[in-house]
Amino acid sequence: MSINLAKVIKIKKPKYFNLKATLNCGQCFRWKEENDDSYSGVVKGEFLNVATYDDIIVFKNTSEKAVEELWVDYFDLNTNYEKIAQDLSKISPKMSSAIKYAPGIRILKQEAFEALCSFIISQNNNIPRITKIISLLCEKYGKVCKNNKNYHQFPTSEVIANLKPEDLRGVGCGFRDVYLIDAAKKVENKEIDLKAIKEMPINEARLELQKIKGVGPKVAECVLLYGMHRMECFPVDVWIKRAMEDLFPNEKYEIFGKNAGIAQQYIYHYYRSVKR
DNA sequence: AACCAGGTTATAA
DNA sequence: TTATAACCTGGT
Repeated sequence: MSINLAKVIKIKKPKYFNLKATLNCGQCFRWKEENDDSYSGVVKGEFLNVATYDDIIVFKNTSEKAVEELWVDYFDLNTNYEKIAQDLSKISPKMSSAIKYAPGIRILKQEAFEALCSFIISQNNNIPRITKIISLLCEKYGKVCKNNKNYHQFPTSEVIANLKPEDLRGVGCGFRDVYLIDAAKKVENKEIDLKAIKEMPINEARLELQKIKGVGPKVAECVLLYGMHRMECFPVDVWIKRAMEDLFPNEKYEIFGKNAGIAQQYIYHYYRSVKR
């Protein structure tokens, strides 16, 4: 028998934060839902188990320092999503009702390289398989976490850059193997500078990411939004395309302004839950 | 057994 | 410049 002596850290939960919706909305693929409705995951080599209750967030198996310096930022807890939702509501009544379907979603601040690989894998693929591929990739090529040896970090670009397509056979990523290796190689040889792209004018950043094989407009947009927190980005997949044609005909995503990225999430969930 | 899945690439008009 | 097939793989 074991007693869980792990330190528990509690902070106040801000309004407009729904952990489950945030982690299941398709922006990330690596958080595991536990039996007690908590979630386990790894960011920047740090393991975390997290859960939310009425008005608190409970962090387990991590440190005070990590909560302050990593997790609050990762979950974007210092941003006022209530304000963002209000501003978006003013744009149109349809957006106002869309927000009601998933008001607690936040855009995570994921690691850029992980987001890049994840969304390369996501192309022409379904979520269960994307999840499985990424999980295998981490187990096979990622180091374990310092604070939990049962969980692996996402592999570094250095490790992936030195793989051969055959090495990725067992991971199940299919034709995307050469894309992953190309992405890692370009990061390693400085052809692609993810930190610089994060700060570039948006159209320049888009083109820069698309120099990587297997990165087109949709994947680039996802990397910018989910891996670089460029909130003005608006990934258009088949569902968003249909939703925009249906709900906002003759409009462009630019009407949603500097927070188009979160608007995209609201629209996606609204459309999929109402129109199935 | 064919078809599909939160796209992109290579080829051809 | 725009259009269309092919793409690994696992599930239905």
